[in-house]
Amino acid sequence: MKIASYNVNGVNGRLPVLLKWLSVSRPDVVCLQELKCPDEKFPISAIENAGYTAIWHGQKSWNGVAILSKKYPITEISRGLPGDEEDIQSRFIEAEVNGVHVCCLYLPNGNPAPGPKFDYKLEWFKRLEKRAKKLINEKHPVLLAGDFNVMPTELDVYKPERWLDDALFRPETRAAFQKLMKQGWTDAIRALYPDDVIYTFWDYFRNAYGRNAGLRIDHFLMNDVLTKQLKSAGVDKEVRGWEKTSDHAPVWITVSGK
DNA sequence: ATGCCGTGGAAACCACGA
Repeated sequence: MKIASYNVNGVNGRLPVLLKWLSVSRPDVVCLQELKCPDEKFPISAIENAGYTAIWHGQKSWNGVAILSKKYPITEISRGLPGDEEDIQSRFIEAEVNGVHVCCLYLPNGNPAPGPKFDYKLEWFKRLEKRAKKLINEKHPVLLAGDFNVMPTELDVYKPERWLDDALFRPETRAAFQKLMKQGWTDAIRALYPDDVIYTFWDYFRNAYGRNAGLRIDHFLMNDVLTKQLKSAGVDKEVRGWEKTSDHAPVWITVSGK
């Protein structure tokens, strides 16, 4: 079973690239972030024509998350991260797919920091910790997948010294990520490649992709049941080099089972 | 050190991203 995560940066503007990548990579399950469209404008027909079913949680202009599945039915569990009735940003959706509890998330960017956006990021992190704590000890496989907007360590940034004050790398942000990990989650990429430089994002400008000036901010966090099933993981880096592409590349894992 | 690029939406610029 292959599960992927892809921040598309606009699902409609990215549709040709998304469909091409789906046809090449053929993941069984996909978590999408940054749909940037309201629910009624989600391109469900094109996605169904590509052989996938989907659930989505959209929002006009910003954010938006979705879960796609090729052959397994998707049973939605909930949408929206619990803990703040006034938070209307579409950044979280969870579902059961082929026995795996999948949480698709788009954690806030948080810049500029300090400031209200950074406060919102840290608050969102706290709410995620609370939700994750309820899921970590479930008897079945659980996966937190998506764009965390966090580089966990210096290995995950092309020039760490330049990112120290950035909301994606500030000490508070890394501490929040570490606190979440301490619940018992396993970072799939780091479990398989503890010392490799692996990026999932490259800026559009300054030829960041050409210079490999990247960041690793899209992650798969697995509970112990799922970790025991982990077979492989990788980044479809070449997709970042395609025409009209997202600034993120798709990331994926494969796990044993049906 | 820096939205230099890109997307979406409203209105021919702005918000936002990381």
